[in-house]
Amino acid sequence: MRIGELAQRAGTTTRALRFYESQGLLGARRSSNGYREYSEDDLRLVSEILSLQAIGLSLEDTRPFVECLRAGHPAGDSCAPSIEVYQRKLAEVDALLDRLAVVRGELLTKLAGAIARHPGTCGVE
Amino acid sequence: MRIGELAQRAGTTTRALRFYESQGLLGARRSSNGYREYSEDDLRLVSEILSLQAIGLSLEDTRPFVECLRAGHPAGDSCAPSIEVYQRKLAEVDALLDRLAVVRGELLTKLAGAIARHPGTCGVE
DNA sequence: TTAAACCTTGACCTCGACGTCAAGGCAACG
DNA sequence: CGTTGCCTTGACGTCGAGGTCAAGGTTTAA
Repeated sequence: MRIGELAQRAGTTTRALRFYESQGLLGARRSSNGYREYSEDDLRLVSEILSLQAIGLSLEDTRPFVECLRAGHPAGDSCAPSIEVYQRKLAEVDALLDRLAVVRGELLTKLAGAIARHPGTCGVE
Repeated sequence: MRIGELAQRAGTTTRALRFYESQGLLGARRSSNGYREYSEDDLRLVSEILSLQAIGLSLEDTRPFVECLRAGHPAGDSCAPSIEVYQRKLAEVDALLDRLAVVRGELLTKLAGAIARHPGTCGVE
């Protein structure tokens, strides 16, 4: 399939696919007229990238998964480097959750204090 | 005081202070040689900006607080627009917390599955 | 006198993941 | 033959909050 169809089926844009290629994440055969030609495997690879991005991984973080798939493994996370990315990302998410809980508490405190000093602006409205 | 001292006392940089000025958040008298001259009130204002940024508000979100202080109110959050920013930000934090909890769950699931299929990479190491 | 340590404006750089536009080639349909 | 709809590469724009020069003026201490 060509780049437009791959983009549509994967749920992304042609620009993103060309960008992935420029980053070495996606390779493409070229047909005689110079058009990029993709396989079903490429669709799976792009889907993997997108679903990893959806859970907060940066493009760079998806690289181990892509290389794992390219190496012939059945899943992108069948390799140790991918698992390490999971672990690092999980730690990052935990840290962020902690920080956000603190921030939320401070926001609540400030909001309560401000409302107390400025009656008349209550609730959402 | 001049910009260097204000930056040091507030715990930021001169570049940041000039940037705030370019955004209309901070005004400065000029002494005869063209140097910016700041008051203790300015220090309080900058401190307010920094502490609001520390709890996740964008610079633009600090504007109502700055304007509230400039209008002569005792605190930056003594005005309704500031309170609305608190409320909006709180909602954003809540949404993010929810999303992160989901993401965390997906990461855990994927990690567990990957480790099950690829024994030998357990724990942090 | 001259160097150090301030200050000024202006302008380009950073990061991530593309968006958007330009200029042009190729294929198929009417 | 023309137009529509693909495709190509290349290059600049976006966003937030400043960082990092460059080139020069001012003040103070040695």
